[in-house]
Amino acid sequence: MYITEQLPRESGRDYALRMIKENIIRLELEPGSSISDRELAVCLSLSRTPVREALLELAKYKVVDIYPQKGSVVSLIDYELVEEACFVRNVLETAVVELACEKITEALLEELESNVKLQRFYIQERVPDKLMELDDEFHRLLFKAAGKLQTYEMTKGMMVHFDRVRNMALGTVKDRSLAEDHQKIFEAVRDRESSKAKKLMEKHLNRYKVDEEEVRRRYPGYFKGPARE
Amino acid sequence: MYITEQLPRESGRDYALRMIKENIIRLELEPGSSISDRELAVCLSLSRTPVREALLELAKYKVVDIYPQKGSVVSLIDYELVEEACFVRNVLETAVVELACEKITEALLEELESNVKLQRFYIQERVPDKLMELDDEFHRLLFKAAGKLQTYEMTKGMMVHFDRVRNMALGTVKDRSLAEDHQKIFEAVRDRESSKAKKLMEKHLNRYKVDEEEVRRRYPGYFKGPARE
DNA sequence: TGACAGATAAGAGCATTCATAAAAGAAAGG
DNA sequence: CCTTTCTTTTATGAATGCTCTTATCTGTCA
Repeated sequence: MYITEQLPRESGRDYALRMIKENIIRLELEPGSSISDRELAVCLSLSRTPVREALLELAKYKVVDIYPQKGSVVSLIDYELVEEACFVRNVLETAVVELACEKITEALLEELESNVKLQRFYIQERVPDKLMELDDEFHRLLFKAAGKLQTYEMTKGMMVHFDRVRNMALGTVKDRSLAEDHQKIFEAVRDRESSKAKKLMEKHLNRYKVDEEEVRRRYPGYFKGPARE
Repeated sequence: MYITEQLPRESGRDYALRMIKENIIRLELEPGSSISDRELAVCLSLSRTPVREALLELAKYKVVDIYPQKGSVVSLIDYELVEEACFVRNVLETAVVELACEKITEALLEELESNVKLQRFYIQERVPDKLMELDDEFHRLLFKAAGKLQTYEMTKGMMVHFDRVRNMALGTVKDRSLAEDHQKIFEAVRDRESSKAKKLMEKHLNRYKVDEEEVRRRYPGYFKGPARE
């Protein structure tokens, strides 16, 4: 299990949540594998309480399944939930990018621009981890610009399903195209062209779609239920 | 504080969450008033642990503010968050009702219809509590029909902000118009007329809007920050 | 040999205790 | 009399221990 140290002002609960989530997304904790609060508490040098609270949180989003008196498992990938996360993201982000065109401030425009620049840098340097982080941050900045940060926070739980599959498809997603999209979206927002920004965002989000069949082939046993007809 | 008894198979945590949420929406726990897990634990005949977990959940949605080692308060009404809840609801529900037109099953159509009929009944009998419940259920059924139940669950936390203000404006909201909207939306979904359903939903959701200024006048001191210019 | 009942084990949920930090109040000094 | 500092109180957060539920295993009886 991949573990980094607890941040200075981070509570045990947040630390546990961050670690468990990250390991699930990175597939260090495999879909279908069982996890217990006791084990995790030892790994993270915490007591069961904060770990349990983190697991409960993840269970709310069906990222882990808790079977009372039997045990808990990292949920198998439910493609219905992956698509639901995708749906929420599409619907909300296209609305948000339009709003951002109206409401964004100069300060946030600058933050967006430097984010896009950094993405170009890390593409040259080939640091995919850093790129993913910047990608998330780009989208978060748009929510912030639209005055909808709470909405962004709310969706994060569901996005685990999406991020996990995205991680499984690494290599098929083209970082360069994503970054170019970001550049164009930034320009549209800067120029306050809301309908253009919306169209660009729709196109952009479609790029994240991964080929379900291919991922299923590569990771058999990680999926819940059969492929649909 | 308004307290009902713990349901048969309900965990202490869920019970605490349900009670605290209900009391916040009903304004039994006033915006700005301080609450401690200890007091609530006594009121609900529970220990601090499940109560604390419920408060943590509410804090995630900024419904309560926890100041470590200082105390917790029921959050003042932040109209930014009320409008954000409204925004999320509008954006998601219009998308969902369109999807529901494509995907709804016969069984769910029947559930929707009997829900609408019950609404008519309770309007005649004048039972506003029951009506609010049926209203929520109507919208939940649409999410279910669209295969987006997880999305509905996700938004519930944010909707507390919205429900609380809606409760403050009781009397200004016209139950009869809402129920008539539901009837029309049901018919559009049944007839698979997605664009009509979407328009009806937009109109319908606008009815929930309450006059901020009026509520501010009626409940001064419950609000965070000044009215915007 | 199969089925049912009782024992045993394991885990979730809750209660209680302990640690820590911040604020309020009391006491002392200027 | 006001200000500053130290103590006490009270809050959240974490840790540990206990209980109750449920699943599984084993033994006995038909």
